[in-house]
Amino acid sequence: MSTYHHGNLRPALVEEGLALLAEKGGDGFSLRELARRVGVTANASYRHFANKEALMLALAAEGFRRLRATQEAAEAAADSPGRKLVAGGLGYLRFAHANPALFRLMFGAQAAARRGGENDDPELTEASFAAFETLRQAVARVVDADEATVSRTALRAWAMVHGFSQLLLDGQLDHLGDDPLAEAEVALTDAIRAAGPV
Amino acid sequence: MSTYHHGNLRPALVEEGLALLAEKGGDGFSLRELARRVGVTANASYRHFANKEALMLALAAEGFRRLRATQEAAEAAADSPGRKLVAGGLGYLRFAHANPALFRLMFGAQAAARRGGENDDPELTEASFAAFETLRQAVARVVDADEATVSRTALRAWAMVHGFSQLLLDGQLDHLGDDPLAEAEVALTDAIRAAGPV
DNA sequence: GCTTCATGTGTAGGCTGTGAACATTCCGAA
DNA sequence: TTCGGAATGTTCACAGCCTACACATGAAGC
Repeated sequence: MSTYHHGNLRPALVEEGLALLAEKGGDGFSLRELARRVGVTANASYRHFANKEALMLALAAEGFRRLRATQEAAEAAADSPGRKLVAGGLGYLRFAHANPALFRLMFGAQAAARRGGENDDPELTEASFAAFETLRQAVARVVDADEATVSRTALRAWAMVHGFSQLLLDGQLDHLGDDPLAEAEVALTDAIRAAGPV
Repeated sequence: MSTYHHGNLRPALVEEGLALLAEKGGDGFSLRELARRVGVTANASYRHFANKEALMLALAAEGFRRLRATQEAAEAAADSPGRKLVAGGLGYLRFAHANPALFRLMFGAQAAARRGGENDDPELTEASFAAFETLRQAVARVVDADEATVSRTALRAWAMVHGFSQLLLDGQLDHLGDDPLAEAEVALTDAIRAAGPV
């Protein structure tokens, strides 16, 4: 066989892993099925990840990187600090809506890792921190106050955005109409506008 | 054997299931281990629940009932509408903090059930609706406006409370100090006071 | 007292994650 | 060019999981 070595297995596992996660959800995600799809033996992944959880952590970290990219792209498309803040929040919301299983994994995995003794996957921690920092800076450009106040405001905004995202993808907003995402978008926009001195 | 029939298996499974969930988390929850603890064969639970997911749904529903009870108890202990609202929110937050795995299950399970074709476990839907209704009424006692405004405000408050709860139990607030729950409590209290015309 | 039905048991199958030994390929040094 | 490790995949093995099916047991009503 010319392709005894896959040659690119680790990134391939991550990429296809994200797809499999989107299809099957967090439960129902199987290492063996992932290996099957990538065209490799089940145990091959153990050369690149210590175990299933380590692979999931890598998926979560990649998720945080993409979330940050989404936020930044959304902000870049807006033309005033106030609008950038709103755009970033909406980007966050839409990312959650478009990647429910990944979003849940991202925020669940970190907690699980922490509880699991190893209190920090550095890659994951850094990626998630960067995502929050993006939001914090967007707030800083709007509120113009001492750093403590900015941080408090950013935290509040984050909780709001995160809360709407979570409720949306948990189906908790379905009763609002037949386009829950749209409903969440206007509710979130109003909330940010009302809260921040925009 | 005098006790071939357990006699009280279903409630026993739910009760011990909540304990097992708290110990092992959502992953790591095993039907077999639960049965072992209750002192019964693994398959006995299939007389009371169609499958593992149905049992988890029952746990989630019970979780919503207890969440609501917690909220109401907290509100009852406060003495003004404004304080009741804050107290209810803090009750929600503390419930999440005290029951992380259950809380995650509650909000994740409903989404999963919906996606899984059966678009509604009525018991679960009703229990979760009741929990929100408690919050909505607390808001109504404070804002004094038309119903649409009340609902919008309640939704916003819910997102805020839920967001802080989720961030807290995902360990995302750990960097704020060595008592994240306390930090979350003051942040949430401030946020509610600042938002609502209390 | 016998029947009937709810409830719990026994057995079995196919899936999962993962450890250990083995095979294959690649890459750098002699 | 050849050779010897180091990476990387494979094979075999095992325990635990969910669950389907047939069976055993006990309680409740005729």
